[in-house]
Amino acid sequence: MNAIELKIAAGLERAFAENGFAEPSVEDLRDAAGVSLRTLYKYAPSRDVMVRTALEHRHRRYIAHVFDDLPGDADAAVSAILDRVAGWMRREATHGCLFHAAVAAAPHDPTLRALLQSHKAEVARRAAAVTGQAGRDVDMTLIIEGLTQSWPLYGDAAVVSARRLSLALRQCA
Amino acid sequence: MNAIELKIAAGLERAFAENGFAEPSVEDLRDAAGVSLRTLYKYAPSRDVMVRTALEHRHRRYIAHVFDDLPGDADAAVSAILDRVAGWMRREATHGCLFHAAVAAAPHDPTLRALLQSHKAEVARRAAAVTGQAGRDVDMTLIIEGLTQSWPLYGDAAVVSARRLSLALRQCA
DNA sequence: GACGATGTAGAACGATCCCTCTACCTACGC
DNA sequence: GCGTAGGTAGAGGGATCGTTCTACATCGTC
Repeated sequence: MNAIELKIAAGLERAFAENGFAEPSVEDLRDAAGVSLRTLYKYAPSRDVMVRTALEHRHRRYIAHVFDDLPGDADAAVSAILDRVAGWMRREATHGCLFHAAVAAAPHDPTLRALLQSHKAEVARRAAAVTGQAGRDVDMTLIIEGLTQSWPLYGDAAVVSARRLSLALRQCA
Repeated sequence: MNAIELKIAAGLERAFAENGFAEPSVEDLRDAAGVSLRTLYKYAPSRDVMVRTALEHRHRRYIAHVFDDLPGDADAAVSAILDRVAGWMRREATHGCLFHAAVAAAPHDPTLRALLQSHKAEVARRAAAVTGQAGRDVDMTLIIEGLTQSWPLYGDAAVVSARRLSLALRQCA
């Protein structure tokens, strides 16, 4: 992926994150990408591809933001993950999870569903690897999803709650 | 609300739940509502109003489905709530929460945000009243939200996880 | 200094969208 | 028997959409 592809992907991601998947026209996306319409269509030959391009870029950035360079201790790592998810919401995803938004906008698109599925699966896999509790990856996923969805409404109180939940789970289950 | 208003609201809700908020045209919505275009516009004078009509109807049905006639015992009530949320997902919301989908489709619409907020607030208020734990309404909300978001991917394993989380919370916090 | 590759700017097309409007039908109270 | 309220069916306008295409600028390379 060269410089212009990266610039397009980042611009598309930002446009969809800010305005949702229904509203932005291709001309809006062109402005956000900072290239001409011809170049935009060269790298993303249809609006559907633009959506996928944005989501793939989003996935890479999210994974890196949440899981790179975690502390070795399991408890500290879980705590750090929750903090980083909250930080991500605060700075990047004030409108909620971009993958769920994309699928919600086009519920019958199998490609988008597959993208959502593989994104969430990788988050779950990495989170389970950190906690070290095999077979309990759903628990951690549920907490992360709950935090992601609750944060826009409750802010940092949702982080406190997520931390309390993960603590109770490790102590009692 | 007379019979025809109810018919329109139910049809709109079904159309948006099945196809998302971006895809269905007003003609699709007319077909789903089972009335003429003129009558549809009489009761919902714009497409935005059709969205709000659907969400208000959804809210009433969801609240009734999850919270009506709960058992008196707190533990049994929490368990029943989680079962009913899962049942709702299974039968009605296989594409996820309709309110989040609506806001995701139009992130800058303040009316939709207010509808989402008041819907989630009433769910949280009623759930907190059932658990009897004042000041802990965020915990129960986070579990319900996590279950709602995880169900489309994990199915009943998400219910098991939500139940384990609520149990751990009551025993250890 | 010509040239091909790769970019920009934006006009144009056909389709579709939301919404309005006309024309007609049916049920019912007086 | 007739007027009125409230319904259906569907054509049409004006705007916007996604996509394609033409015309021109820029830059590194031979």
